[in-house]
Amino acid sequence: MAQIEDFLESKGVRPTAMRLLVFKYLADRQAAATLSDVEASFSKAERTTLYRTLKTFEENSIVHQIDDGTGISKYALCEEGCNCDLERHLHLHFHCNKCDETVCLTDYKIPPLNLPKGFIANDANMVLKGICDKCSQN
Amino acid sequence: MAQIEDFLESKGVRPTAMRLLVFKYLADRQAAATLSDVEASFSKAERTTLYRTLKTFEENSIVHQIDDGTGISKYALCEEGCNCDLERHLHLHFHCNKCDETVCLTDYKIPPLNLPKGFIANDANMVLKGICDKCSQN
DNA sequence: AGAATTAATGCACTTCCGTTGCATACTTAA
DNA sequence: TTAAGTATGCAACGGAAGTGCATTAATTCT
Ligand SMILES: [Mn+2]
Ligand SMILES: [Mn+2]
Ligand SMILES: [Zn+2]
Ligand SMILES: [Zn+2]
Repeated sequence: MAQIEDFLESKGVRPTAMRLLVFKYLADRQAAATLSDVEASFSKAERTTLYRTLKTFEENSIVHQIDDGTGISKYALCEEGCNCDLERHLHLHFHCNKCDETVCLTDYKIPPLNLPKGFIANDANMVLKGICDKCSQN
Repeated sequence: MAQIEDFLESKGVRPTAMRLLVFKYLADRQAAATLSDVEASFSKAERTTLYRTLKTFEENSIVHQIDDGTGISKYALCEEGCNCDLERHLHLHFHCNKCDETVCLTDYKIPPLNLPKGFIANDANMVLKGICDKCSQN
């Protein structure tokens, strides 16, 4: 927990009790979390506080927001040393239609593409949908 | 207009006046349209009717819904002979951060990818973000 | 044609998620 | 210890998607 504290501080985020808990919660998860997920795990805490915690994390490159096409924002910890702004760090996300979980495939980068003349991309989102590893082995 | 009528019928959709107009509206556009866009163009028509028109079109493979990450669903006509269910028909979408328009890059398909063991994809969404051709030439 | 059936439209209302305003509590720095 | 800055709690708002139901229009059947 002291490590988390140091980590948050290194990112310029004050390590409040709530923030430490939310960070730990995200670290202990394999799948990306929605605000509702977080909310459900901390019934004592306020929605808004958790919302702002996630936003703060996002602004300071502690988590990245994931749009998996469900219409609900999800959040997952960034990779170590990740700068979410740089295209080269962009990885795939996989949304399972069975368990409804979304995971980062951090080792699978979005492939570079040639675009039509005049189109200049500086960001990308790629989500694959289907059956995840957990669900496919049953 | 008679052609549109025949086309809708060939897709199993009854060609009502409203549907003909909405189809024409989409056909005359280059960029994908939100429900609000359609609404704004037909101030006399009801939101719900337009909403259901788009849904009907989508269910009958006349349009496809696009999730470009803005959080607002957009719709564009399907390519001729398109079966939206088949992965091979999936194409890229490009969202311009300047003019805020999203266009189909129908000739640019989502590249096939090797996924980690156990992951089985049957659908995909890929959106590139940046400056579109129109906006980059000014 | 006229009645019965089915489909489309209009209107009101709801739900869900994200977001903001503002008062209070807490923390840090002078 | 006082002042300034930051985080939290509570309430309310907003946009977009979606639903229920009555009304109107189009089809089908007799
Ligand atoms: Mn990720
Ligand atoms: Mn498209
Ligand atoms: Zn799964
Ligand atoms: Zn543009």
